[in-house]
Amino acid sequence: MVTMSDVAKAAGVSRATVSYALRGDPRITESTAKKIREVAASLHYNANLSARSLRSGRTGIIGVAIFELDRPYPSEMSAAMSREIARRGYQAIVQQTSSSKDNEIAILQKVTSQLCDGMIFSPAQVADEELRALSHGKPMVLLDDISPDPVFDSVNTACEDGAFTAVRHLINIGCKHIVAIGPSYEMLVEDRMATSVVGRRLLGCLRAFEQSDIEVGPSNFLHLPKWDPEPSRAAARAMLESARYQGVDGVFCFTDTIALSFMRGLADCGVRVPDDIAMIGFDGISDSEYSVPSLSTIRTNLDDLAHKTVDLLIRHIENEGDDGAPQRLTADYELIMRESTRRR
Amino acid sequence: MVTMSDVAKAAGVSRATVSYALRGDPRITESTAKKIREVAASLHYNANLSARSLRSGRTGIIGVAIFELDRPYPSEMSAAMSREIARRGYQAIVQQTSSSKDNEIAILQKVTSQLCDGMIFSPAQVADEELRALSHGKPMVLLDDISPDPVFDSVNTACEDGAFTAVRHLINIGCKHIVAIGPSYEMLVEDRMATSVVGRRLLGCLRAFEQSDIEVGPSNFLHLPKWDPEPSRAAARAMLESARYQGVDGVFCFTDTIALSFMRGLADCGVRVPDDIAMIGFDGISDSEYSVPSLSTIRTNLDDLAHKTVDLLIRHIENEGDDGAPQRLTADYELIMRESTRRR
DNA sequence: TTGTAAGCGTTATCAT
DNA sequence: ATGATAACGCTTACAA
Repeated sequence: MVTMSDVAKAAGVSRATVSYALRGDPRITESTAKKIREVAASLHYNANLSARSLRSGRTGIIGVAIFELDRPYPSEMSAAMSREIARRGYQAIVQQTSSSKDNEIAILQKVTSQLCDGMIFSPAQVADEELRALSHGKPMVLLDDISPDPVFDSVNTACEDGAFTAVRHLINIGCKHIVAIGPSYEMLVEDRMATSVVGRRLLGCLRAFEQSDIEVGPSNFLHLPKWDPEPSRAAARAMLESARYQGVDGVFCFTDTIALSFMRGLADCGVRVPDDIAMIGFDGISDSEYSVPSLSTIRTNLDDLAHKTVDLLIRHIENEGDDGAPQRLTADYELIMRESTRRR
Repeated sequence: MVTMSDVAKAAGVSRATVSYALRGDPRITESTAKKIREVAASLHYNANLSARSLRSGRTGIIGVAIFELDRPYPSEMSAAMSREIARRGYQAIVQQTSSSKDNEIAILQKVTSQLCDGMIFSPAQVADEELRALSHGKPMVLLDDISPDPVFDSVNTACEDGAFTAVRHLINIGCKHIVAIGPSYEMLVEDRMATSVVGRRLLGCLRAFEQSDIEVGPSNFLHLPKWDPEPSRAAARAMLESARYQGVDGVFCFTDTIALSFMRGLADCGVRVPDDIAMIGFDGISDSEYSVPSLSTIRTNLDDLAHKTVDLLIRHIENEGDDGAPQRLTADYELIMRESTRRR
């Protein structure tokens, strides 16, 4: 391994001078700096990150911790974050939490908070206050954080407005009996709404129903305990066979992944989309464009989400001194109308 | 920040004792060790990774560098790797190279080789010999490495056998005019085959054609310069409109992502799958199960791939002394028959 | 069985 | 404008 001392020796200067020169400190004359850079390059010198981090506390790395890497939405989101982080001159590392609390804690404690100048985190299990302790004082921006009095800045998807737009679109194309797939009716009844992503999407649905004077009941919601493809596919058959949901002609799935597999479930039963039942999803994953029929959806603009998130975080990293109340931003979204809601 | 000294002071021992105790060195009596662990826990002590890494060269982190995080196959693969790495008691970090050479180099130089005990890398642009220099002597296992004389261990997907199986399956169900979507006919003619993943899949196709005495020509291949959804969808229309490909009744796409969007392209033109054209893909991504029609495919067993890769790597990490010629393993695969190749 | 002390390669604070 | 020289927090011979 070639260290800073080697470079210093080869260039005939001290280690300190090398350190300054390589990081562009104006104290060093351009001529010596240039020479040092050349020597460093010719020796293939690379700064040791551990040493730098130990001494300065900075690494130039931003961590992204995400629940699942193998679902389209989180993976497209991580990719967008990685690109934006790289664009801003940092290195991105991505970690999978698997939505397990132990894992979230381990990741934060053992690597993210230690190796990263800041982190982007989508908390599933760990509460805000706990996060503060785990963050080791490092800046953090949360995604879709729902805690009532936030500790960190956060960037959210447009849950309520997006859901409102989705349901209104179904109403606009003439749907009379609309079902939201994902949430539970109990949640609505118990009024635990504002405190979660699901709840906020539910709120949006309600607003759309109300606006059109549609009375709401259990037959407007189908609860999905786990938002995975297989249960979603099964849910389609279950819905068609259940008396409660007879006459459904419009479905709003709380994620595109649910929607695509639900649509597959409808196909299993010979139900045509959109002719028999119109469908719309949420997220705007790439697959939604290529399904047959293609899926209408509320697309979260991931570039905008990444831009806002990374910008907020880097602002914290670079002006350590700021603060004030935690900010809450919302990512842009758009309604994308495709075949699954196309009516003659 | 609470350091080892704080723990030592609180427990009334020296820093060294704390260090030994916390890492389970048998020299320390169980009673003192227990006490130290308790004190450490109560102070929320966490070892500083930079310091540990600087001193010992070990971090307990394994890096996974992958071309694109937002395509189903690589993201499902990274997820499988992450799970397996965690199962083996290491922490996984994932980085996106975006298939750019600069990026691959930056990632290896600036973080992976520095912070990780070892790395799993899927080289797109950087040659094996270059990698050796960038690896800083850290162990590395490559994925689908195709270099003729390998420097590192590698684990490959079953390109040739998988492609052979796919094409044979199409032949078995009665396809007469089969097209492979992805590779170029020129590659075959120029015999640059064994040197790439594409080439090895092509080899498998050829073997299947030969076995059934099918004569092979340009009309059996449709070149796709970029394996992305949009060009694949467009390729379907182009194929149908081209004189060269009249009468095609079976299509083998070199990836599932190509297959799903190609299938969408066929739907755009009113062509039915499998009735008019049968289709099979390669990879076995989750989406392939939920498309309409569901997609037959050669599924790479990602758990097996991850198991073999991580095992090889950890073996290197933990017995620094081994070596011998680089090993080359192949991940298990299976033919999955679904609707897209179902004939009455 | 435990403590002492010398680094690991940087960065930052002084002097010069 | 540059050079000595302490840290940073941990690991690990070696000494006690």
